[in-house]
Amino acid sequence: MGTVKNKGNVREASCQEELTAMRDSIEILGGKWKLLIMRYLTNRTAEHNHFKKIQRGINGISAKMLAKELKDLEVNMMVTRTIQDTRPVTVEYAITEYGKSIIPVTDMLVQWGLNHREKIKEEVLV
Amino acid sequence: MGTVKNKGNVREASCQEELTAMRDSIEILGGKWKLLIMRYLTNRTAEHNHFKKIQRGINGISAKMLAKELKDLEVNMMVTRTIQDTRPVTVEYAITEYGKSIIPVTDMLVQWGLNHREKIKEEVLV
DNA sequence: GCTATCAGTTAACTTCAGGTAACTAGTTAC
DNA sequence: GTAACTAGTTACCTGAAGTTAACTGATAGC
Repeated sequence: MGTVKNKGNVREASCQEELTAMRDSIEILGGKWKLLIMRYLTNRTAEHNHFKKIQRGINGISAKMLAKELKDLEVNMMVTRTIQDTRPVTVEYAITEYGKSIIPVTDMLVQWGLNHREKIKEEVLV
Repeated sequence: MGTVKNKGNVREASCQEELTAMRDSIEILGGKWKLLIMRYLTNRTAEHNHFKKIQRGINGISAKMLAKELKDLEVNMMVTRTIQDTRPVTVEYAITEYGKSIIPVTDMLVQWGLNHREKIKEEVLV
């Protein structure tokens, strides 16, 4: 630092740190389904987060993808998986306390998406 | 509403709307690079947002991908592309006013990513 | 003339995310 | 015995994402 001529603006190092942090987030939450699953789970109480119910609730997701994405989320401590002693066996997925930390993110993405629809409508009219 | 027995919690219809809105957001901002590019652009002043500089600033992105992603972002009104009358020709990319609406999202993803690193460290120690 | 810059494009290729469909296994109801 | 429910798994396949490297065309410096 100090005498280094910074030709950009802002501190170069911290920018790279920011990008690295975002890469981490994208790696864990990226893809077509993970944020949708997280959002779905935040909107339900645990008793309604059975595998089949989630699959029915998220339009278009296959059993294979749902199983895979839930595993990934479990590994990253975002959701818990609990086998219920019912007949037939049901499995309950629940968002963890830590997983709740992405609620603000999904909130914003929902708002942004809604707003974007409006924006597109305006563009068409103008 | 009213007499309809809602076996989940929360209103079913609005949940689907939320997921649809999130699908829109993910479609426009998803993938490995778009949010990184947006973040990079918000951290710079326009004069420093030349193609080569962006490529050097975002570690690992190829010219092909950068060109493609910038085109996508331009189509969605997130960035502008301005050819500068310099020698050799330079092209300036800038985030639009509308594009700035995702800054809160990238802010959160940066914070979440930083926090996640700390969380992982804790988990290793415990 | 040779080399380097910028801003890409193109081709040829590999990798991976995701889709489809059939299948397992345990249990219940008909 | 067969159909249906649960919660997945497995194999196969496709298309998109992404990589590498060579190339264009305009300009400038040596």
